[in-house]
Amino acid sequence: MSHWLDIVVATPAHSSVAGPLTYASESPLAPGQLVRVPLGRREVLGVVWAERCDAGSLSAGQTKSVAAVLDGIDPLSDGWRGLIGFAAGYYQRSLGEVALAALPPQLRELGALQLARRLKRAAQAAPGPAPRPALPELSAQQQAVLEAFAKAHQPTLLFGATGSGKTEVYLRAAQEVLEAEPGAQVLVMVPEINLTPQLQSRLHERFAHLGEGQVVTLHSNLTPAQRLKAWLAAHSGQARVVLGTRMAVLASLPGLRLIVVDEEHDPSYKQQEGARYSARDLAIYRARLESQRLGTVQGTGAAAPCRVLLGSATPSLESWQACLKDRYLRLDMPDRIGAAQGDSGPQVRLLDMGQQPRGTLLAPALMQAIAERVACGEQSLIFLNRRGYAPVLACHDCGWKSQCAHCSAYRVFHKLDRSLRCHHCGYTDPVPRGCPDCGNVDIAPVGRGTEKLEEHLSELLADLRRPDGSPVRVARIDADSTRGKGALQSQLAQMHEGHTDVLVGTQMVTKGHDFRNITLVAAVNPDGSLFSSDFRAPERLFALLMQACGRAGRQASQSGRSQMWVQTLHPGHPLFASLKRHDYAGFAQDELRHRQAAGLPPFGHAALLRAEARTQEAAQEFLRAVAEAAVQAGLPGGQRVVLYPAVPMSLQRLANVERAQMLLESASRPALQQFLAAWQPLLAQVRAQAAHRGLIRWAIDVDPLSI
DNA sequence: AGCACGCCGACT
DNA sequence: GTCGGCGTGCTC
Repeated sequence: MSHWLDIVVATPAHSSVAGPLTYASESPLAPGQLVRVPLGRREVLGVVWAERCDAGSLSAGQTKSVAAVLDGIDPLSDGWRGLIGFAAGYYQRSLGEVALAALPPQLRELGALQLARRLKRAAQAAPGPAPRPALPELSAQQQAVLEAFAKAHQPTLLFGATGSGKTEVYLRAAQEVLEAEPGAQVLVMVPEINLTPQLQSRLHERFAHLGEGQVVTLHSNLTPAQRLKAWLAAHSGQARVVLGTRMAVLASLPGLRLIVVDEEHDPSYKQQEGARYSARDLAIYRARLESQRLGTVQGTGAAAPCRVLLGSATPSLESWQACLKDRYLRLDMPDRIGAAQGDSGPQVRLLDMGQQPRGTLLAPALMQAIAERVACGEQSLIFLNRRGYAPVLACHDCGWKSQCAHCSAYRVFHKLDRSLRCHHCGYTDPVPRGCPDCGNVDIAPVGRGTEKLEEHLSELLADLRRPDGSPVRVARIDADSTRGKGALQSQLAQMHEGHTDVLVGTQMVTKGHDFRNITLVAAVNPDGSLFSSDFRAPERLFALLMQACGRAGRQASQSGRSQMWVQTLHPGHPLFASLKRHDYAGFAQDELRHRQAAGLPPFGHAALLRAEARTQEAAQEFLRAVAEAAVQAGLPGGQRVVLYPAVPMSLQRLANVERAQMLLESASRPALQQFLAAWQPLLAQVRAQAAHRGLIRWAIDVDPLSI
């Protein structure tokens, strides 16, 4: 007796086989079972989605048989499949693409035999009973927050200042869940891999008594073998705590009871390629899904068995608005631990660069302040969001600029290796002797980057001495200086041990590193984000500056003396007024008002349709055609969705591909969803027309970060 | 996406 | 004369 099965395999949304494929099997297989199936002339990994009663429209000759069953691995749960199904539908991708992307890549390559061997080895982890570690004492506000969270039935936003002890709250909340139930699991998410080692050691320390291998990390920098091992540990329930980046939200976690999303406002939670999901939003959905499922199984439905805790000092406006509307519960921790009464953090000083000579890199008053810190043995952090020496190289005679041959962007001048590099496509050349157009040897850098800032500071501080009489040390941390393995760690260590006096860096340095001896932080040129066409730029800038602020004076004794300097041409901008008061709530109120007036998120909902082609005309023509097709077809939800004209993307050409996009807006999320789902087949149809041969690919981005 | 088949330029 | 470029088409 043969069984028909719907099986999902890795096929992209725009191919003609976006849905599950039908295979035959001799034995019945449970939904969620991992299998290997023939596809074309290769064999691929698949997930059984459902059993069906017939082969549908397919004749017997068209269906192939399941090649192998990976029965060493338990079937993936209904909850997991529900999550994948939702993510695929919401973000307009195929089931198979999302499902297979959520599985460790090595699972695709390994045969059943190798896998069995791997599983056997994994099973040998011995639980090591250890004494429970002594717990640090909680502050009054930590105590209060934990008590309120214990009773919460909604997603909860922990709004806590830098240094207020959010991490300890996460640890206690996790501990409570883990000790309440032997099979319970906790997922802790962080925005970047860089931040995992610190949190990882704290988690290990705290939960070592649960036994060996119960805390695992899951992120894209693991080797394939490590990733498989961690995934299996999570899936089998052996791992009680999973610490990971956004990909971890799609991991199989059968006992999931708590999801923590640290720095929930961070843009890294939004995947920027393939299935463009927001891990923070999926965390909220997943918790609700798991809760409902448990509610029905246990018949209680009253308690919320899987909880979410979002944490940030500068929440996303989406989460903030959800709190204002009581959809989320907000818990506040405004005070730094150990800070004096009324100490709200570093003093913010705005430097009006309009008062300085044009092209001033660092105002004299700021230089003076940095020099003072060096003289008394304190550290400074100077932040500039642009790596390299200068963003453009130009010829003043003929007007030549270091344009990238493949992108609509300038190549950045890197002085250290005398190269011109495109930061978008990677195209790199040695710096030419003279101007490639007119031969003029006097080609000069325009603008400034971290390399130049480092050089400039080293020169200006060269004569200065530290308290012990040794010369000043200026260091730089950015994507270039940390290329080698472990380079970031060793550079951070230099800073921690006090070998570095002045640290220059990109936003890399503003994230999470707990430097103890910094009393001055400066933002050199943050103005670009004030009047950006990207509606989220002010929100990002405010978060960045607040975060940078949090790097100064973490040691309570210095907190009162620490300063944050901001060089700007717009000292009167309301964003800076809020920053001076350390007033996120005030900033959010201003910004939400703007968003509401403009119908932008979180008040309106947006999606982008992007098209890539050899020529800009072809890309835009496709967008125009599909918009017209949508109007002609009268798609559901269409009346409530506004389609804007196709425009070139802000980076119009990338690696010789022309890009265009079209914005879709709606006040109603369901209407937008309905519209997109119905649009999908039309897109494929239009794509197939001969007139659109020049199109390379298209993709939908739901809830895009920037438009 | 892979991985075929298929039709035109520079190499043994 | 073949090796190989990537354009078009299919995968239960």
